[in-house]
Amino acid sequence: MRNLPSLTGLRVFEVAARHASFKLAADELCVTQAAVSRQIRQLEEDFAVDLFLRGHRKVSLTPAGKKLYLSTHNAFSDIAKTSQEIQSESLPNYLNLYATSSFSRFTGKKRH
Amino acid sequence: MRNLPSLTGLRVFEVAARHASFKLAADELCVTQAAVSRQIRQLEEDFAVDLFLRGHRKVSLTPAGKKLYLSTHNAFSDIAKTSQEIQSESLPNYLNLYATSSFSRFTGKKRH
DNA sequence: TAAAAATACTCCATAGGTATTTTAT
DNA sequence: ATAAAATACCTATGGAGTATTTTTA
Repeated sequence: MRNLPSLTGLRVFEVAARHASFKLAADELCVTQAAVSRQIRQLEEDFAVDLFLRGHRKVSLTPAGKKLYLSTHNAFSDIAKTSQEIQSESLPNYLNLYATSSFSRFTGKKRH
Repeated sequence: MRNLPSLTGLRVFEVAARHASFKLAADELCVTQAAVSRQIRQLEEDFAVDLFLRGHRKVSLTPAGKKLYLSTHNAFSDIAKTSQEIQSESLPNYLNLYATSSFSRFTGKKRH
């Protein structure tokens, strides 16, 4: 659990792997292609393992890269989903309280 | 998938939630208690949701916090496991190649 | 030869440290 | 009264931009 690699790097990796392109990943992440290239190279150095095979006009995943992609894709998807839920629950909870309270009708008071 | 919250924050959160203590989390992460406190407050502001209930000498998770803990704990555990595997595979692979290559014995050449 | 990726800088935002105050029992 | 969390202020590291070079089909 400790000694996790750079989470920023993993995030960039996941996007690059999904697009099979550093350029497209850069577009999605709203950063430059250079930033993506550096993040991934750094990751490869930290792991001491190649994650991509560099080809003409596209990159492809090595076996290690494929493995890491499955893992990071699921992990980040799950975190994104949970984050969404947490954020969207906070408003409904408030509205529930408001809707079920007879006090508000009774007094005519409105919250904000 | 986009609009992920701060991954650094989530990492700090997972450790703090596991220990139910910002101080112990700081120790595990080799940072100060102040750093942990700020990361978590930032997350709570980003989500606009409380994640911890602050008590005397310990903190505890809110329902949203519990939900986020399950998600982040699993996500980071999986990433850590996969990272370990990728790294540990690279050495055996290399040694296999080296060991099974008669060429190396033949010529006496050693890779770096 | 043309596109995508790698590299060499420079800069800045954000993560972290120190010192101190606040909180809760 | 005391231990943990919050806050204020400052520093520094690493992530990002621009410009350029290298790679490969």
